[in-house]
Formats: sequence, structure tokens, C-alpha cells
Amino acid sequence: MSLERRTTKQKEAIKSVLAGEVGPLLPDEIHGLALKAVPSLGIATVYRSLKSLQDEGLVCCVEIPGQAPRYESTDRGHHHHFHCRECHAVFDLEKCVEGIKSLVPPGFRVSDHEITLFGVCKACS
Amino acid sequence: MSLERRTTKQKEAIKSVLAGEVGPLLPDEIHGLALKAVPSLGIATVYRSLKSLQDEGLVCCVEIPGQAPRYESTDRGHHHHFHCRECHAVFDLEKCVEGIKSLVPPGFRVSDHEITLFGVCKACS
DNA sequence: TTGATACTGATAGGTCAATCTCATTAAGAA
DNA sequence: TTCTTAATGAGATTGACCTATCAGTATCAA
Repeated sequence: MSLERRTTKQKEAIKSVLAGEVGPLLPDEIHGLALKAVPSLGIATVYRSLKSLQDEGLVCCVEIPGQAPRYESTDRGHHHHFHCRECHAVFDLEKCVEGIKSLVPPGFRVSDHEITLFGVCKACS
Repeated sequence: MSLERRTTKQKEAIKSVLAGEVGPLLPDEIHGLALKAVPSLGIATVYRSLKSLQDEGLVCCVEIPGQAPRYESTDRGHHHHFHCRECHAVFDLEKCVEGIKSLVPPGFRVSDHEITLFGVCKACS
């Protein structure tokens, strides 16, 4: 239980990695990119920092079906994701679709939803 | 490598469990239900049969974000899923939404998509 | 009915994401 | 600068999911 919260170069490096991305990243990917700023960074610290950043509301978790959780900054608003079957990268999509709630039978209450598109990204085409 | 394919009561039990469901099931759930028909059924056989049924095109795998793979019969056509945050059951949804492909930026090719709604099901409300 | 062999059940083993442990380091208040 | 203690890094450990192994069983063509 932290009574205070210290600013560390590790956590700052992870925040700036996520700030510069166009989609959610795996912990391993975050680790790889943040190593450039903090060469000694351990993977355990990546997981710890991600949890801490989630508690602070700065980062959220994105689940792609069949894949490990990815993380991205929360400052992007509501959006969905595209998963490239070639390079396995995940991209943010700008918009959402209408009529989601009409899918649900009577008596069911919807709190949120996930839409994931699969295919081949621009670079891999 | 199977040169022939035999009919066994284990695999038949698994098929009939999946045939009677309103949504995809976890391997463990399939195991639990199929035990009623074949009390000696082992979990390894459940996994083996599911793989075999997938090869035959009779069963497909459904991935809910953040969850282990579930399995269902392929005879339901295109549809999506609702995941109850209370009881963790997954239900099939009848319809799909329009305009999915308009979400994607130029240069990206979409092959398929997943929509998962989260909330509380009728029984849990 | 018989025989070749696909299938089964139990369990050990593998894989991978994530957490725990603990000695060491370093942030930041005083 | 000093000192408390939060945070770190390395590696061991866990836990979930699934596969491999292998001796024994059951299917089905002949």
C-alpha cells in the first residue's frame, strides 16, 4: 500500500511510450520501447507501472479476442480496434457504429461493448 | 495422423452437449455436462474431440476478450455474443450491425470482425 | 470373432502471462 | 545532506490452459 507516490524515470518512460502510439501495446512491446530510455528496465516494473497507471486512470487495458491484454492511454475517448493478421499490430479506429443496443434481447442490460476488426493493415497490403 | 475416423460415445456426447446450447461453452463446462452421458470422460478427450470437431467443420472457437476460448456448433450462421458480468455466461445474439467496414481507414482490408457486448443477462437482472 | 489400430483416461509436462520475493537503489521530505 | 521507505531488477514462482505420453480400451473392417 503506497502512502506516497514517487516520480520515477521508469514510469515516466512507460507513460511517454504509450503517449506516442497509434494503438494499444503489449507489456513486452512497452518494455522493448521503454528500454531505450531506461536500459535497465525490468519487465516486472512494466507490469507494476501499468497497474499503477490504471489506478490513476491514465492508462486502460484493451483486450483483443484470443490475445494477451494490451495497454493504451485513456485520452483517446471511445473507439475500437483493428488487428492485422500479418504483422499482429493493433490500430485504433476513429468511429463507432450505431445500433449496438438493438442486438440485445429484452431483459438484458448492456453496459459496454467491444468491436474488433480483423484483416490486413495498410503496410502489409 | 488418423487414417480413419471412428465414432465414439465420448465425441458424440460432446457434440450433443454443444447442440443443446444457447451460447459457446468453455472446455470445462463441456466436460461437466458431457460427464452425465460418459461418467469416465477425461478433460484431455474433451480437448482432443474439440480439435477434431473443428477440423471437421462442425464446431468453431469463440474468443471473448479477456477470456479463455469457448466452443459452439457452426450451424448458427454469423452472429455475435453477450457476456454477463454477473454469472459469466455467454449468449448468442441474433443480428449483426451495419456499417462495420466504414470504421476502417483507407488501405486496410477487413476479413472479419468480432462484436462482444458486456452487461447483465436477463436471469441476473 | 478376430486383429489392427484409433481412441481413451490419467497425469506429467510445457507454455506463457503475470506475480512474488528480496536485496538493492533512489525519491523526496526534513 | 540525511534518512525513511517507495520503487526497482532479477529470477523464482504461480496459475491457467493446453498438449504429450503411454498403457489399456473399444471400434470396425475383414
